[in-house]
Amino acid sequence: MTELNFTSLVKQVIKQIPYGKVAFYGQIASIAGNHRAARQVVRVLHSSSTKDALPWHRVINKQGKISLPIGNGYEKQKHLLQAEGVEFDSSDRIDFKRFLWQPDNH
DNA sequence: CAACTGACGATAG
DNA sequence: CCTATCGCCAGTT
Repeated sequence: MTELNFTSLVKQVIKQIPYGKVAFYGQIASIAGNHRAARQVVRVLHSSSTKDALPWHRVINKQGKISLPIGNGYEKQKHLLQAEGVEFDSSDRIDFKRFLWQPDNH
């Protein structure tokens, strides 16, 4: 373990997302050290979301929307978030002012 | 080793 | 609001 490659770091970051909060790909990548590595975050979720028990449903894109295609996880993720108290507006977007995870801002 | 692939992001039109 | 395009980087093929 210990901090190693960027990928492992991303996993650690995702595990830190608190209940009822969400984070977007670029944010996670930035915290992990590479603000341009949003795509690696995608890969990490694909390869370790289930085996490492990551709260993958708390990861969305910067538009405050779920990136999964409808019919292939979209509704499932939405449901999981709503179960944590996260609300969606009429456009199915999450209000970052209320639900974005802000680690360096209480 | 080269090419391909992504649950992305920003910019331009 | 929408599509198109480029950039970025690691894991796969």
